[in-house]
Amino acid sequence: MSKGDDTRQAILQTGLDMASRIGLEQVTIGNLAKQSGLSKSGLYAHFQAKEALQIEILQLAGQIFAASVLVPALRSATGIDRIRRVVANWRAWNENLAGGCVFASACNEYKDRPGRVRDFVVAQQREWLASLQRLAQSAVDNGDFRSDIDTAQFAYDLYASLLGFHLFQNMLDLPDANERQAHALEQLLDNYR
Amino acid sequence: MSKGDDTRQAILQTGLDMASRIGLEQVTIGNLAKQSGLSKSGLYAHFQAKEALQIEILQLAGQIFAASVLVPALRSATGIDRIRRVVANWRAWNENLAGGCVFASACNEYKDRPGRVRDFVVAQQREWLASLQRLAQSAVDNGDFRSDIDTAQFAYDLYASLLGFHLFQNMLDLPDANERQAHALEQLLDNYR
DNA sequence: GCATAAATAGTACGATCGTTCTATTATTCT
DNA sequence: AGAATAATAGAACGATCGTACTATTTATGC
Repeated sequence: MSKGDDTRQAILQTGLDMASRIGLEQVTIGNLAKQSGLSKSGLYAHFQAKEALQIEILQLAGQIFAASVLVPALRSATGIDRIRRVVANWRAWNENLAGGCVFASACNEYKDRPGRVRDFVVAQQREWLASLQRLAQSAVDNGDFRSDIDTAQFAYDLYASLLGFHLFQNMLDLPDANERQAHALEQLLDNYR
Repeated sequence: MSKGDDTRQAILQTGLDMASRIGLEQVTIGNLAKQSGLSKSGLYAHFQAKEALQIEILQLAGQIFAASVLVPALRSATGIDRIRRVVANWRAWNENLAGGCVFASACNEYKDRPGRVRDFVVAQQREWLASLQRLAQSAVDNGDFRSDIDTAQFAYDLYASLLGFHLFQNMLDLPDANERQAHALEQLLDNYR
């Protein structure tokens, strides 16, 4: 009951690493098995289909993301400061994964590929947008933001800013990605104050 | 000298369509041949490698993008109005391609896949960022923007906003993507005035 | 209209894909 | 320790990948 679960978890962790680098769809059973030191069939037995493997990788990513980005910020700060912490953790999440945010990649990969994986990605992203809206609302309640702001617009603005960071950092290797995003964030916060 | 070129161009156009929907890496020789009504080898003879095909698809996309997004705006307006037109054309470009911006997909696909294709994508994106900076400088020269603005920051902000649009529109199917981006744009323009 | 050249089809290659099946090891429980 | 069970390996499947080679068809230039 123990050994198998350990292996399974190790597979998912390795798979997440690969997915962040080469994309979820490119995490092939053979590749992942070799990387995990297992045979194809040995690995495959843990999941009954590639789809299940992909979704479990995304679930693991979601757990790590929530635990490392959102939860610490919710515990340690409120209002605008909480938002700043979320963003700092968000950027760190992006830099800790070898190949950048796995969700950003997954969004592009499954844009037009219907199925359970796409549905899962969309649901995750919608949830995250809702979390961003709650952050804005919390800043309103805290008195940091004006009370007449559009929290959905805030979620859009903030998410977009991080997508820009992802592009600058992971694709274009621009050394000023952090500064650019920091500037954008402060301007954004000012706009809602 | 004529028939072959026509076929070649038709292949590239079909390939661009497919790339926008399923990603450039998923435009397979077999798929593209079937979609184009050719045999695998018949299609393959036009290019000597898949890499060449991919780059030519990106080149075609770049030509269409420049001709439909940038050039008309440069001809018909100046300053802030020119920027507004670029953005409108940019959004239209995204909506006219069946599966959304092919460059956004390519960026995520080739993030960590070294080679000629990646180099080409990076160069294209750098060029586009430079164009955005020139737009900002032109708005400064026009008196629409303050003279002390950071044009590179403007390029970041504007590009990020469009990435948000791409996410909302093509992945999440959110009906307010256009409004969100329009709001973000006006706020962005205000910030630089 | 015919020779020449260009364009396309056909076939085959080794590799890898996801998946299934049956064997063979390791681990766990009593 | 031995029986029961879980975990892994091995081999094979049809399909498809990119690529190479040789035929055959189609268009072009005189």
